[in-house]
Amino acid sequence: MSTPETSRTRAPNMRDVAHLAGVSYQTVSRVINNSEALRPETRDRVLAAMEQLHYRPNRAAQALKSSRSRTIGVLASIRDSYGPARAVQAIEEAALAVGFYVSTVHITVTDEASIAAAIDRLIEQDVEGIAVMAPQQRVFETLQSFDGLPPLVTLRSGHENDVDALWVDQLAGARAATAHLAELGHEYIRHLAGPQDWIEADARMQGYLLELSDRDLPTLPPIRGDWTAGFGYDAGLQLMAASDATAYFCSNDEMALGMLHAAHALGLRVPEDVSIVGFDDIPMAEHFWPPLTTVHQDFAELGRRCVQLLVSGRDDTTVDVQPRLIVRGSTGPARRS
Amino acid sequence: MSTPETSRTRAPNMRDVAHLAGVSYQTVSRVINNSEALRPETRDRVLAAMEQLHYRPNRAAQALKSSRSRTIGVLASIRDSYGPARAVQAIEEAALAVGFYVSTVHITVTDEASIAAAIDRLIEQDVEGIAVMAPQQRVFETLQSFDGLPPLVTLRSGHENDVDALWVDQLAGARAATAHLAELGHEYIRHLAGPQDWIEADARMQGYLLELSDRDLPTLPPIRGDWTAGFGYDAGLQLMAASDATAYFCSNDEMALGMLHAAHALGLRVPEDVSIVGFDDIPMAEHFWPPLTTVHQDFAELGRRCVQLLVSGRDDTTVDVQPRLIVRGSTGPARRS
DNA sequence: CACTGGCATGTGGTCGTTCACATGCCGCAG
DNA sequence: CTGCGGCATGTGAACGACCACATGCCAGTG
Repeated sequence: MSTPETSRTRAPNMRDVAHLAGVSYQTVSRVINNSEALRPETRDRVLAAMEQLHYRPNRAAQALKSSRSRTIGVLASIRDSYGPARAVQAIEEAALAVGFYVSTVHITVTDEASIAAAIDRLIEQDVEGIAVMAPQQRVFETLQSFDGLPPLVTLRSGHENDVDALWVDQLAGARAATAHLAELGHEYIRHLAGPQDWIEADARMQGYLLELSDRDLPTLPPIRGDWTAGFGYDAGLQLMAASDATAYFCSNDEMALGMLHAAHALGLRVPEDVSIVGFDDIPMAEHFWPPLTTVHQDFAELGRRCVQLLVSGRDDTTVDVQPRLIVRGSTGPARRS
Repeated sequence: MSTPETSRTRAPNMRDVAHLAGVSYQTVSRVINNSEALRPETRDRVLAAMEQLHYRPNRAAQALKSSRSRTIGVLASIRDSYGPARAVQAIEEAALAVGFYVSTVHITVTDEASIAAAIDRLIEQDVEGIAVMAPQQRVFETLQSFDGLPPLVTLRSGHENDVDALWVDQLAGARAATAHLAELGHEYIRHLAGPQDWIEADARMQGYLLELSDRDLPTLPPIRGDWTAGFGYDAGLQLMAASDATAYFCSNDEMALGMLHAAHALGLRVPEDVSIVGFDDIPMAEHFWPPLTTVHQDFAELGRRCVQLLVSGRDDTTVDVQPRLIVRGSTGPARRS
């Protein structure tokens, strides 16, 4: 053992492989990046050596030299329910297909400092793109104040053009839901909205308001919820006991579940006495009791598109993940009063 | 401009900072790693320079030199429902606190090749630890065949000692659930289990079987489900129409929801005609109709412990995330026959 | 038979950081 | 006034891969 480096902990590098294969490390590099100027015989010898040593290229070194991290960052909200979580999975899956890694950061609280810290965290990792799955207004405001940001994609519903946006037409979805209730003869339709700062919540609320005003139906002030079933339940208990509304459009399925619960607890029949619509179409919605009428969103497709947009630059059809209304048992004709 | 490198794209490095601060790059390094042998005045000058240039240490270079990636890998199942997704969030959150990044890989299909590919993907990134949130038997078998693996943590329910395991006593949880039904007077209790390969599914099934045999109650063959509400529904329709069971213990809340749906569809009253218990206590379970009796697991706590175990080595209290039974409206006394 | 060109392969420098060690400066004691 | 110890700071090499270029070899041509 004249060469001292027989330490058993060190991972093999290109030189080790080269040595074993009897070539120079540059040749090994060529094999890795399959450059064509290589005798097949040489390539095979190198491949064999790599195999034998369990060689793996060192990512840090590659990243350093090429200044490409091959990593996509995901900025998510901690409170995310099924939908966004599914989208994150899809992003990871799609990233795999194009050879990217995924690093996720969750925002716990939504003060500006935490948001900035989260973004910092992603930038530190030299991510080559960020998918923003935390569509709170404040996140976007905070993003503005960064320079040297990598490309961004986001699931948007607004019209802002500063970042690439995958537009899901939340507004249209909300209108469809509201229209459905109106066409069933409901006159007093109430909206349980999402939290203040959320872009989707606003879009859905706008859709509700627009549809009502187009139809000259009375507008009842929307309630600001927090996305949770618990809130839907509490709100439902109060609203249903007091109000004259016969239909409720909830900004997500969780809150709709809470309202269903409230209706049952109050002895109201759904949909005979009260109709309820949700938004998202989480897989469980079909099995609520009664099965929930809701607006379907294809989160997995969204995740896939996100990655596509990030790695291949702008795709021209920058729109078009259309939500669609799924009618199930939780809605029915208005009770004649 | 005698020095040619005024290209506006290059990110500033330690030398740029050093130059601006009038020190050597080593001093900058010391500031970054806050070594103590530094005159406060010098440190301030360096910090000011870093600030001015918007300097960020290059992670790839740090990782290369120190051979530490400061990254934790998460191996997750694509089909994961609420629970594990929540745990992944908690892992990320806890990792943040100790200065680690998180890279997530999802297993789409469970053939050995995909699993191996997923593990490879994590190893390529030089993760310093892997949290296995895909507790399928085959995942662990596949893991065996790797050498040079970083430390692993997993949410386990078995007794294997080859990897650090956070033990959630699924078996005890399942026994508690079954015991609860037995004590309500149910004699024929059926179990809707999780898929074949899942460790948790087995543990819960074992708990069910053990409890029944301890009580000398008749054992009906468990049904193997797939965790989905849809399966619970289909199974429920068949079982409830035909069988003489008066109580069902489902291996997760989604399947329990499906069974509730089936009961309603068949015109059975819950819990008067049939009792149903779930497992996991997802936040929505409280608002199912009727609210679901289930076994609570603290996924967030689990995620936190995972990280703790990974970064600080074995923690001695290697056990002790006890699930606990939450009794709600979906269970009641057995119907007198 | 020497020359050219193309192909296969090797050499040196570089990315941005950290580590081990070398150097310079200061004060204090002999 | 000299010398030594300790502290603050600087220098060189290395981590592992990639790029640009240099080199060697062989066949084909005048």
